[in-house]
Amino acid sequence: MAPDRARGLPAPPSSRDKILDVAEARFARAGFGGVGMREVADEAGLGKSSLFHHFPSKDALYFEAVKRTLERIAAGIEPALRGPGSAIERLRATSDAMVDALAEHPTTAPLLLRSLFEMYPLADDVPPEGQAVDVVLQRLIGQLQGLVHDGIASGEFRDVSVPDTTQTLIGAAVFHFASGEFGEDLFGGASLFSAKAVARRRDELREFFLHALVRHPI
Amino acid sequence: MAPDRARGLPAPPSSRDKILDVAEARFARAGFGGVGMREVADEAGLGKSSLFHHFPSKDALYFEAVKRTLERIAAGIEPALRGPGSAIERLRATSDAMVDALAEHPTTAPLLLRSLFEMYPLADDVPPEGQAVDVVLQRLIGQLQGLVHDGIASGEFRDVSVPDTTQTLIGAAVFHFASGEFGEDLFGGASLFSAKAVARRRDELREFFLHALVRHPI
DNA sequence: GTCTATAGTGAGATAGAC
DNA sequence: GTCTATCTCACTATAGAC
Repeated sequence: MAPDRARGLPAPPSSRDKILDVAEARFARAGFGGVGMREVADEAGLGKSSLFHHFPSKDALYFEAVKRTLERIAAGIEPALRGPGSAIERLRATSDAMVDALAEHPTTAPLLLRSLFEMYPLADDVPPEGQAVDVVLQRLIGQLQGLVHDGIASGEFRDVSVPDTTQTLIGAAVFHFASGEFGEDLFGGASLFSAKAVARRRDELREFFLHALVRHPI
Repeated sequence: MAPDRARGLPAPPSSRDKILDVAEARFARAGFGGVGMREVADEAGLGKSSLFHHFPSKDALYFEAVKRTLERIAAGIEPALRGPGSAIERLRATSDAMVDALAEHPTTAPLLLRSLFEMYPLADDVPPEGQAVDVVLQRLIGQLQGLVHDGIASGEFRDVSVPDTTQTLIGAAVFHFASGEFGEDLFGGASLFSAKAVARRRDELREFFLHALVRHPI
């Protein structure tokens, strides 16, 4: 579309992208009900009405932000999930990819966690944008379950419950990077997103999962 | 106070307790911003103004509900955390106690998860009720870190990062019971809180943790 | 595509009778 | 301790000029 993109020039951020950036950060921190359209507009440097020009409703904005985050995560970890190699090798790569995807932006994990455990900003009807979120989520979870299943079938993993183990892997991976101030306190106030902290988390989580699942750990 | 309590008669639930029950359920599902004082009052069978007679503000109600939940959890798992025996035995007991405490009410885990990762319903000032929540939380987390530390010091556990492992244990334990519809979908629509599902979760999580941490798994 | 102005609704919170 | 009535304010969303 924009010819400048092909020449490697820095793409000027559209208002739409700016709005989504702000919305992603605010919704991640305060949840759907805790964010007003006015504050999003202010931080994006627009009038409140301009916001409704780009997104027809607050619901649409929320789900669009969640969808963008989920697709970034999926792009990061699906290659590892579907990769070649044994289940052990795929588990290794997937754990590392999960950590890297969740550590990319501080807003990613909180927003993912919210989309996993509150799925209903409005109690009644789910708009079409919400269904698109579900599609990406179901695909990811299915592949994660498949990995656990394959490891059991090949005898590489212990004979665990596939859905229980899936829940455990998700909770262990996502919570850490969603834990905000609480997590930082645990690490003496240090950021969870520094290169050093991320590298340590990557190693710790991978070894934790491997020891927990692999039948004959070395 | 009430002399009837000493005779074992069923204690009539006070309006205050009724309000807290309703608030706990609603805040767990929808978060601070997603709940209105009117709906709480309606479901508790009171007028909105009566609610403000019992709790001076929405913030106070929220933190009081969170505090009550946290204290119930602490009462359930602190005996296991502080119990006698080796680190392995304490980890076993603690994992089981965590599952039982989180499975007691469907609202417990979501509300705990929220208190862990959003700690700030209002961005600016933290009311005194919020600090009481922090005290309980810090005590619990400290004991959990202590357990991991003891296991490493005694050589029972691998040489893991204590804060990272603490985060992993919390995430793995709490997320499952907070995952609501998402989790039920994973288990083919079955409730996460049936006796059978809880028993399986207890076994799976305990074995997962033991294999992940114990130096020479059997 | 952005703005000003405003409609219309519901929120949290208070006053004061009973 | 509960109620009715009300205040004030912020919210989502829309209309229409530029």
